[in-house]
Amino acid sequence: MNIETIIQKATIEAVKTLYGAEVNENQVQVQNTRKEVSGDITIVVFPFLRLSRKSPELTAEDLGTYLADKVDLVDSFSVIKGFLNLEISKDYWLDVLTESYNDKNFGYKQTTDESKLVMIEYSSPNTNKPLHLGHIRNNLLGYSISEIVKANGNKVVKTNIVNDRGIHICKSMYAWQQWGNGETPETSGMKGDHLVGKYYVEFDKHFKAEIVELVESGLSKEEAENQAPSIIAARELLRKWEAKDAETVELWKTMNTWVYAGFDVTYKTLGVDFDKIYYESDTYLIGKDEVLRGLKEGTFYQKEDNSVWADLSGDGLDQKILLRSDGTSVYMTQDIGTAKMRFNDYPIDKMVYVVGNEQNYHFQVLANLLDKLGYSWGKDLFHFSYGMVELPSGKMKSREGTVVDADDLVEGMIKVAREMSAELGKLELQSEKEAEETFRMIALGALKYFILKVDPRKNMMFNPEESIDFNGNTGPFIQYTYARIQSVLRKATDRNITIDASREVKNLEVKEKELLKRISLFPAAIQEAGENYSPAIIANYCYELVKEFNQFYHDHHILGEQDADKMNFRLVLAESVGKVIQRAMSLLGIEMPERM
RNA sequence: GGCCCCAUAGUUCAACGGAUAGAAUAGCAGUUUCCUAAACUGUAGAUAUGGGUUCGAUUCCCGUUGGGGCUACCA
Repeated sequence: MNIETIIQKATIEAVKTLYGAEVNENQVQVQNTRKEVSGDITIVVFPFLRLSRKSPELTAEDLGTYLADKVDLVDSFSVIKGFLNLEISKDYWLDVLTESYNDKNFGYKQTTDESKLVMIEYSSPNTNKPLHLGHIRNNLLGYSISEIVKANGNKVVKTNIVNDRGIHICKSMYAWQQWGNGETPETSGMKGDHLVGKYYVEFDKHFKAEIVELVESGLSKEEAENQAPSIIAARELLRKWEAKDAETVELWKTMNTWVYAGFDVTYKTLGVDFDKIYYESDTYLIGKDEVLRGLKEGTFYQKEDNSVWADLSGDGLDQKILLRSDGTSVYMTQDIGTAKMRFNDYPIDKMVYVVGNEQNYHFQVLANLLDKLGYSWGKDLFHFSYGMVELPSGKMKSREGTVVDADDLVEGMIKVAREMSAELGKLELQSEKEAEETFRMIALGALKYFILKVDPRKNMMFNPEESIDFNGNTGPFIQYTYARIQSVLRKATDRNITIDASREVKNLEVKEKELLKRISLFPAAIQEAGENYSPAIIANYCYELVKEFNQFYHDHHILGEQDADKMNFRLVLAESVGKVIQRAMSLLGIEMPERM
């Protein structure tokens, strides 16, 4: 049991004994004592004034006396206004050190037979264009959340629903047919997803030109958008695809294969993976069946043009189309089918969708529709809604080419890492091959940390011009600290110093205790991150620990220490910090270089 | 028009309703005989606006202003 919980329970007891009143856990605010103030754990006593009918100071005095007396771990206390600051005994902090040093799973909860099965959907790309910065945030969040949910003792199935069919693919297909001259990834030397994306842009170019022409000839913009020859051709391809026209399906397969090969490279670079991949081409028919069932049962209704709709106005939502007038299915139809298929495949306790907040409405509607179709789990779907990545120039639009390409971005950052290392004269530390691997780790560490350290729910600003910092509150800063710890440990080994974690410790210095306090918070950070679905909490935790360590490291020359016991203790401490950093960062999918 | 989200130093981000609103960057001023200076230390700088709720509000509620999203027979 961690110290906060112990203090909280003891305080509830204290209030009961002293004032004869019951208080619940929410009323007992236990927090870490501010650094400027002496003490380790602070209790806010304002909520108890009503019960004690005394001043804040006297109330705190009462509680402090009681706790110091009854709780072994509380050595002493001090009172500042309505804040009761408790001094926790040395033994507690040393126990934390022993645990973090010896327990490989320090901070993680193990899965058991009772563990919940959480399915987490993320990435979910369209197969008509390469991944961009927005997808990067999605992928990094999805992967990290999966790791965090796992660390909280759940079973996790990472899943990806590939939007491999639909009008968008048909646009690329049509453009390739028209203007591609048989170009392939092999003949062009382009990565498959980039090649297909090129034709998506090509389509839009022609489409826009046609609209301009039609509008000039007197049509309204809306009419023009519906009558442009290229969109009619794309729709025809979609219809043929759904009718299983051999030639169309063949082209579709070919182009998707190119795209998958490209995606695989990008996923590998980003270090994300999946346990189960679904394809909409497999699930949309199930969704269609479900919609038709709903129509038959009177849940949905059909318009004169044969399109099928749901009327959700009774639930504060709108009319929603589920099947087009030509009978083809839309995004929502597919999501219904995918959900059904998943719940058939797995005993899912909780379904999490990692999808941008622009789709908040979509998921409200989806949950509502599944509920109407009679699925009890419909209401329990959790949309992990993250904010958009904004550029200084505004929103990214792939059709207009104003996107930051994922592959280009990573490549550019590796280049920056390489140049920066050369500039700092770090290249001699390792062989060329190892160095290249380190640059990769640093570049990805910078990118991942930059994106994951911000509250996922909020929109964030990303300026590719300024690239990403390698100094300050960044991934490389944390990696660098880790590398220095490893360096100290290597040097200790070189000098034949053995590290003994069981040796007795006489006294704790302030900075040492500060570090132990930080380490002790790791399990709580993981839990909080899990409850809030927020990698940012882990990033923040890790940064505080690292900063604390850097100050310590600067002030205390571990290997220059004369007292052998003290040196040993500090080595144990350093190694422990390194382990915690490594575990924390692995929850963000960030690798730690041994040297940099 | 309707619905939803956001607003904190020059900039990018923090702050379960709790102590003097924290960091990082950019600026200025310093620290390398010493385990990696991608480090450390000092300095200056912010809650858009008007009300309300209470012991206490950046946080909760209402209004105003400014920004973003959704409101597709796109996905």
